[in-house]
Amino acid sequence: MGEIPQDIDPLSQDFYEQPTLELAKALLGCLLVKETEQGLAAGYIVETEAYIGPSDRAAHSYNNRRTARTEVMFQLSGLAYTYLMHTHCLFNVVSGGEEKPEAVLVRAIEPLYGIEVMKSRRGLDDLKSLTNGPGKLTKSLGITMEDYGSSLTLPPLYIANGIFPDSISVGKRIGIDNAGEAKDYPWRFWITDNKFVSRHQKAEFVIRSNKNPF
DNA sequence: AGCAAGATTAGCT
DNA sequence: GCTAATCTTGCTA
Repeated sequence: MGEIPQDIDPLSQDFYEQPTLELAKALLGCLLVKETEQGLAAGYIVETEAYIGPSDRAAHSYNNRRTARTEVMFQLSGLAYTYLMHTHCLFNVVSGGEEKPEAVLVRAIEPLYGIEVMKSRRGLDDLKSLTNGPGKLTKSLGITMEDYGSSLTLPPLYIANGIFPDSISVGKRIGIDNAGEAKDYPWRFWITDNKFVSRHQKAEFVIRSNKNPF
């Protein structure tokens, strides 16, 4: 198992200033890291979804709905938006800039560091099902509502450079059937063929890496 | 104060 | 594939 490097550099603020759909793709392959007393746990982001209020019916910030829960979506890009779904905590990256309530949901990661801690938090030994869903990865990494509003440019919760995906698949977002016309927007992104993706779905289209050898 | 809905998950058929 | 679990949020009264 890979040793944890001494320092993993958080990406800086300007990374989060790109348009939300670009950020959702740029996050793929990046390392999501959480440091706690139990140690460092991290994994590559392999699946994301964009939520672009106020016009996106699937977004919590639809119609500029501004409540205690959505408040952070109206703040600076690069903050953490965590919220509870049934019994689970889900993690988003705030984007769009101030007064533009947009965010990217992280739906799955590929475990890299701190795998024993993750297994222990999940009470599970199977690597494949450890972090292949938005509620699973937060539990594995120890992301909770205490992380609401914290900046991702600093520990304990941050994002760093990782790998560059060869291919990105694009499809409809998951679990938003009541969102009217927004349910069909192609705003879900995943690393093609990655086995830690939360659900299999036919891609509407595929984006190949610009590092094409030919 | 009451209530319906929810960006999910685990377990069972 | 289907359903229960479980509880907070936000809306209505």
